[in-house]
Amino acid sequence: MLLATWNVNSLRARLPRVLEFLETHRPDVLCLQETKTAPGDFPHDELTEAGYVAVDHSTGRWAGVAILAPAAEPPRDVVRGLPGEARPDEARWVEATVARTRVVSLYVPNGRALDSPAFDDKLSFLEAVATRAAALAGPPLAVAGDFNVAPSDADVYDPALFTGTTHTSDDERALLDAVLGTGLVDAYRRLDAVSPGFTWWDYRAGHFHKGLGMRIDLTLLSPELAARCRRCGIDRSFRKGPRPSDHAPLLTELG
DNA sequence: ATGACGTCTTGTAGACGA
Repeated sequence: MLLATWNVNSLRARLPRVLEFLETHRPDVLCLQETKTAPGDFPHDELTEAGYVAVDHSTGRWAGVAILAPAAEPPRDVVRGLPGEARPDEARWVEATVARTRVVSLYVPNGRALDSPAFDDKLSFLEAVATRAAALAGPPLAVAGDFNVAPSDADVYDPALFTGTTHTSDDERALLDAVLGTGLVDAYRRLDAVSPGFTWWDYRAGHFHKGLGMRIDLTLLSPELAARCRRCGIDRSFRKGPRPSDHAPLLTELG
């Protein structure tokens, strides 16, 4: 099984690249974040033409998540929204079952600044993720998406620059550790303890081409899936070319 | 460098992203 996750920063703007991605990799699952689609405005027809079925959680201008799978093995038993999340209107969590694996596509709030009310929402969202992950433990589970947390200093191009900002704080990392404490495994780090594995680069000042990024998009696997994980990597070609997202897709292969 | 870039909007400037 090939499972991919990608923050596309507007599905409308990125649809040509998403179709290109589906054609190139033919994933068995594609988790999308920041679709920014309004309810009823999700491009189901275009994805159907590409051979995929999507289940989406969409509220309009911001956020928005979805899970795509081939029509032959479509997503089933959809759950929209994360129990206990502070802002249920923001469409940051969707679950579905694909081929006996429970799949989550999530988009953790950015948090803006450590002293912002949005940061409290971010922490409570991560807390709710840990609670839900514990409830889902048992069957094969893959929790994939934009966590908006760099798990360690090795996941940031210059940790000193991020002192006092979001994405690297002790509070965020402690809650991400709580999610991992439910038994989930960070697929990328399990296979590669050294490489940065950046998935996001600022659009500005040529950061991508200078290698100045962060690893904030993760695929977390339940233990039996982690044991089957053969490869996990970033396709940087989708951060290049016409109208790229500021995130690159993360691909995880399960044997 | 307090910006840079990209996307969105009962839009054309401001909010948001990370």
